[in-house]
Amino acid sequence: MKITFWLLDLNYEKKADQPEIRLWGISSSGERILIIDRNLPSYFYAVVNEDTEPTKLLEEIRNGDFPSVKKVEVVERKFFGKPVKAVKVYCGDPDVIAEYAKELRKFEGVKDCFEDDIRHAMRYLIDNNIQPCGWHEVEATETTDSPNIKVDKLYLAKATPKLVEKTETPKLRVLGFSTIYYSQEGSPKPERNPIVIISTATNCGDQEQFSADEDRKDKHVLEDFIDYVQQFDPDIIVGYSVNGQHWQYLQERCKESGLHLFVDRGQTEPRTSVYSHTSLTGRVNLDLADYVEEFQEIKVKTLENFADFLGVMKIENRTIIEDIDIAGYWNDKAKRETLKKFSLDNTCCIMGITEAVLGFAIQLSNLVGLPLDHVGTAAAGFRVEWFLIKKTHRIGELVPKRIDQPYRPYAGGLVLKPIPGLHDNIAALDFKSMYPNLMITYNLSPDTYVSPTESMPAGGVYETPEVGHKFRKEPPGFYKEVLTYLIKVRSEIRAKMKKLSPTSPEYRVLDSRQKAIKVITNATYGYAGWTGARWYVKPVAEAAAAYGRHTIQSAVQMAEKEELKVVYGDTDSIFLENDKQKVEKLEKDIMDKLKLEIAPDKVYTRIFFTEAKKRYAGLLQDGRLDIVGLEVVRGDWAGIAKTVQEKVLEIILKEQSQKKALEYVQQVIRELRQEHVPYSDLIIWKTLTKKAEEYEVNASHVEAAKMLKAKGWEMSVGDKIGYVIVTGTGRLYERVKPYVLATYDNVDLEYYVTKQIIPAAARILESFGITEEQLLAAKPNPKETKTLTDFFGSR
DNA sequence: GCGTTCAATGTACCT
DNA sequence: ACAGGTACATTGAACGCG
Repeated sequence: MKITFWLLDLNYEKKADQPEIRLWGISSSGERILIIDRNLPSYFYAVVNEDTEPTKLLEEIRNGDFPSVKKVEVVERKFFGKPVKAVKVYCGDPDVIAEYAKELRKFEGVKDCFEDDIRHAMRYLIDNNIQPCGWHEVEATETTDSPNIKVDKLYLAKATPKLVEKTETPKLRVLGFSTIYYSQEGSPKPERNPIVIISTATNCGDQEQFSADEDRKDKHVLEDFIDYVQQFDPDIIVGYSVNGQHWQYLQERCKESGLHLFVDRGQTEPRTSVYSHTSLTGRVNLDLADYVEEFQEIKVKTLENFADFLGVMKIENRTIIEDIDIAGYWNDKAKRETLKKFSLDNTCCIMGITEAVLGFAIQLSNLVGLPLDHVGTAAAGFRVEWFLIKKTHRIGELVPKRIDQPYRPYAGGLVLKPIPGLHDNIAALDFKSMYPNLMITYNLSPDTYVSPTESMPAGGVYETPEVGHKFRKEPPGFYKEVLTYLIKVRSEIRAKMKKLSPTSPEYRVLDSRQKAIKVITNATYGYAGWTGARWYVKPVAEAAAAYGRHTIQSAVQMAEKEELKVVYGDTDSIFLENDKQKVEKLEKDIMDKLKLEIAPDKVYTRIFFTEAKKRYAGLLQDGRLDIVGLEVVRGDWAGIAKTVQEKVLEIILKEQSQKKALEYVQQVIRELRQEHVPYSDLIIWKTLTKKAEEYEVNASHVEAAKMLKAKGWEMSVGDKIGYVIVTGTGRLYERVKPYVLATYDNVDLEYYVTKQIIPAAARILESFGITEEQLLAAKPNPKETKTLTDFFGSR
């Protein structure tokens, strides 16, 4: 019979020496199904030396000690665009591929072996053009032989599934969960600390909480949770930091209690798989922590901040319980309910965020070709790479091995010096997807690069300015094809967005989706220059950057010829006088001459630059401030300094009153000294980028991390450390305390005056002749001065 | 011995 | 574990100075 299904997950398995691919899906009638396909591609390539007769090699392989080889054939392939002859070696058993390839590399006449490093499930997807999160049709027979398989129907494929055009997503069952562990002091450790609460919620509206009330052991909590998961039978299980953290914790606790953490559809426990994600057979394990990275605006990437940013659950409307306080809340019967509420709220955050990002994750998975549970954990470079592998397979380009390449830097984008001070009516023009379009226009690609030792191709070459790299004009490289496709998809999404209100949730999702596509599109340039890339070709990236510099320089010259004053520019943008007619003419001229689209990205009623590049603030036409690079948008400045700088910018840009700005700063300083500034506005956050012992110089956040560690809190690379500066003597790093261990009385308020508020304010006001001394000096009688409320009104 | 200078270190940002 | 370009704070050794 013919089955139409949407591919949720897949895995490779070998049952009784029979290798098979298991396709977990949802049928068009809504059944959860498993399709077993025993017909899977299984081969690798041995590329033959130029002076070797490939047929000779065929014989040697046939006569060699390779019992699993089913077939060998000579094929024509390409490697970095150059034709090569290879022997394609088919193996009955996929698991021998790596070993056989290793053997064959030692054979005389074999230059190298390829594609022995492609995982079997990915091989299956690529060769059969099967897409995760996509619909397919398959001829299959139903079987009943399903030990331990939890599906509505089980099928054996009679043929290879075929992709069908159908864009909608089936109704998926989603279960979110979050946990609370009990630890008297320090980070909870599974070998000693129990789980006290597991909160779940589903997209069918059910909420459940399993807790260790009345001295119930966490064994029962886990049992109830496992039963509940199996009963609800979700397609997707979602959590926050579940990969490498919570799943492992639950699993350890299960082991401790003699339980099996069977929450999948195949009676197996969670396993750690590629890109260190946790895999659940037949279900998608989704970790929202992988998606928070897409949101640059979120500085401290907690679940609470993620939900707050998306508007799922505002922080001001809830009680946040810090890790350090959890045990206290649990111990106190009166506060325990608050802890439970906190836990349930976290799960609600998870469900809300899922609603906002799942559609995006599904699209990304489908676009890149990585299964939904891998695509989030895969770094940008790997997402690009899988997308490329799908495309190159179709054009006979062999997938290069990943090899260690020496790092050699090259020149990047050009940044213009800003004209400091205030400017009125400035347009910021952007080249649209500049690097990708340059790569398309000049056919920059790993398979079109012509090295200096090579002869001139028949169709001629593009020669790069400054660096002089050469690229064949014909035929088109695979970057050109890939980038053209990505740009097309993005423009379709943007067209859809135009029909929506910018405040609608759908708009926000589409916006982050198109941003992500943009990131991936732009990442193709970065990918080309990444030493870890399979198709690492430095000249491709270097050429794109050189064309980019050439482009922006030309644009500036053309603008100046139009007598448009350019006040700033960075890589692919120029900021200039917004003379409508002249700007429109310039856009057209640039299009004609440079063959690249440039368009106004933003128009500033007024914009402010310091002497520094990459830092400015502008007043947009709708009255909003657009602040770039300055302390306001940095995560490593105290909230109070950021607030002050933002208000100063607002006063300067909107009212142009230096006096009012000065008075405002002085007023905040007074309020701070009277301890009227909330403690949370004094916390400074910095990332621990390596292990504490590995730092060469003493640093504040490292000291804070060490103090937490001494109290039993595990500190790992990538953690954001929140600290305050406390009173005392000596170096700054000697006056640091983690914010959870300090109190307001310890805080050195003068540090916040002289090293936070004043520098942040002076950054702006020094342009107007106001010095740090002036900001600090002048202590008028409080009775004569305005209060903060006078400046901005009361809420 | 103590303040000043300056390269190095470290982090976060921009496109 | 996508690139290079940039700003800025702090550290700590070198330097200057009786």
